[in-house]
Amino acid sequence: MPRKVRTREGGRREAIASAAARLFREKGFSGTGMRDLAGSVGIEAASLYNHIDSKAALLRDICFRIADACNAHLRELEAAPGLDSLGQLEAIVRFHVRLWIERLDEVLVATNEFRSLEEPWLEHFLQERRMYMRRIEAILSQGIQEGSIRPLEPYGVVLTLMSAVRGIEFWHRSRKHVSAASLESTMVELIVDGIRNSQG
Amino acid sequence: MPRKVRTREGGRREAIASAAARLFREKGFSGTGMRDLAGSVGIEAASLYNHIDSKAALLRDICFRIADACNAHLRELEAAPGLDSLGQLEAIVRFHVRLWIERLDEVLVATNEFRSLEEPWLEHFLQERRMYMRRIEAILSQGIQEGSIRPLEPYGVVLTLMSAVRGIEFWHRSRKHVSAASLESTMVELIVDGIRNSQG
DNA sequence: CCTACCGATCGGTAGG
DNA sequence: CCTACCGATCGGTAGG
Repeated sequence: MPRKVRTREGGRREAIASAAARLFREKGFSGTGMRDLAGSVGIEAASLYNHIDSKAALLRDICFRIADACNAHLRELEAAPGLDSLGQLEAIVRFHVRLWIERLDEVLVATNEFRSLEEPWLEHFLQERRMYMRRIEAILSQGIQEGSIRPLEPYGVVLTLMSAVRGIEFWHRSRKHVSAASLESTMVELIVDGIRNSQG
Repeated sequence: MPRKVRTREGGRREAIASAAARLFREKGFSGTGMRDLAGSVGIEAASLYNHIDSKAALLRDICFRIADACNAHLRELEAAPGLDSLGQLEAIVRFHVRLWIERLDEVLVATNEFRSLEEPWLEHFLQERRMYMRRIEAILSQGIQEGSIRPLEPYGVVLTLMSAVRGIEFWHRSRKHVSAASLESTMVELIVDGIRNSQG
């Protein structure tokens, strides 16, 4: 029942959340005022609090929505049959490329502004990120053991994999020359061929 | 003459600049208060202004010191004889890796907080960065033409090259497992082998 | 959803 | 290098 009644309010809440993601990305969390945010959805600052709990809650929602999306994708992948380590890593890189292309605002806030999270949320977020990186490192180590992946130091490779896609931030401003599909295939080829063992 | 007399003051100024880099990195430019900064060098906020012009000037100095270092390195490289395109790109990647390892605070501030620069400095900074990327893209294009570099879309490759090293940010917190030398060689091998044309 | 307003904190200045 | 202080802005609340 409540679904129909609150349709309008739900729309407003989403508008606030997505304006917050854009502003937090552009000006940072502490550089964004509630009056900026209110203005960008056409109401007064005080009126925001009919839809949201606090500025901190907006940041929390963005960070954990992204963390959840990454974890869900990795869980699916680990359960999927018929993919070897290299195939799994390619899928992870491709997922990240698409996340950065399609949801830049949220991803950048989760990447750059998470430090403004309050405890215990900050610790929780950092722990999830550590675990995520360890799971990818484990896939790498297995691929190295099996011989499908070059015998490089796995931690350094994970760091490189996960940060390489951050260049997409620049692409968003100057999307003149290159299509999303071209960018995706360039990055995936470059990274995946970098880790593939061509000796094998 | 003034060199000797102002030795102490010069030391204080440097202490403020380096504390500012660390705080701007940790808490962001707008998240850092002048009272935080003053406290971290052991004086009152008002006393800072005997040594610096403004908060904005501290940010400006950090951003352009890093931009200047990158431009100077690239200028040397372009003038150096006997390096082919692939060798030049390896040198660029290695330079970036070392910059991120040795001067993390400043590099991260220049990378993440430059948006808080005021005009005309912001525009100036963005222009320098655009030009820097174009010069690297030109080296890549030439390498592709010569056959030493894989025929990938050059703009996407530049984005990937320049962002891949950002993983070093994580390494700084957990420098337990891996040495700086190992990290450097992992990243350089991964990236350089990713762009090398193994067909040739 | 608004007006009116809270105490806290901001970057920076005056004056010594 | 300090105390004292400026006007502006911060996130958020009261009350309707």
